[in-house]
Amino acid sequence: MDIQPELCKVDDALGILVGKWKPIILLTLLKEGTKRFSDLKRSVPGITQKMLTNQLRDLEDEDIITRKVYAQVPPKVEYSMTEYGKSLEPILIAMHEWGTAHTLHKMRKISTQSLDME
Amino acid sequence: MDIQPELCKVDDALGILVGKWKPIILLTLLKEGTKRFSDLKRSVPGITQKMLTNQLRDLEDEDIITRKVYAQVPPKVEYSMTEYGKSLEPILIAMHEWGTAHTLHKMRKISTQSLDME
DNA sequence: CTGAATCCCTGTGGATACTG
DNA sequence: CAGTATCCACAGGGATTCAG
Repeated sequence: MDIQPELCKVDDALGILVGKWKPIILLTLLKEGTKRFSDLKRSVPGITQKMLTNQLRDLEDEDIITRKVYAQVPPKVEYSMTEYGKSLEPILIAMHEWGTAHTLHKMRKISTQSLDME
Repeated sequence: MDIQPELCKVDDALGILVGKWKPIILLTLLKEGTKRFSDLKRSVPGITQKMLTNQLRDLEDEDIITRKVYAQVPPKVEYSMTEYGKSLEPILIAMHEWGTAHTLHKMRKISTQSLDME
């Protein structure tokens, strides 16, 4: 692997994943498949309509997810991962596992500091 | 893997990696090993002293890198990955490779759009 | 050489209200 | 139901200057 600072491709991948709600949205779609807007909103506690729309648009623009609109009343819009988007799954899982381990790491660090103070 | 929105560990991993210069700093240290401040600055074109210091502090606080100060004049400070920090390498490489592929993906998309317009 | 301190600008995210 | 449209607050990042 070549590491040329000028063309760090890690940033491109990060650009897709970064966003306060993107990881959980992606994990939800990966795990539960196609979901409509309101279901997605329920699956992501605390998110506002505006933010859900924003994050979905970003992901759609990058071809990570697809948006299917049903011409009916009331409106129905479904979101799902693209085949291309699914290629992110290994990275998301790796980060989820690393993050889980990191939480334990921090807890050990804190308890060690407590001992140092005694 | 369980996906509980309330405790999305992907965000913990992202929190470490996110920062305009962190990926390239980490890749540099992983590839070239221990480096001193001024060398690191040269390895990351365009970064300011303030930002380099900031990003290094962040990574140090998370135990990803270590900082070794030599008591001498002029000052000499060396940075290197911790063993723990090295556990991030697979993720960084995966993101680098995904990012490289994504760049090609976007180029294909653009050329397709050009055809559509003709 | 390494780094702290300051000021400033921008983007991201959030609260809220409105609409087909 | 599935969005838009505003307005606003805050943190990240950058230019510059000072210091041990």
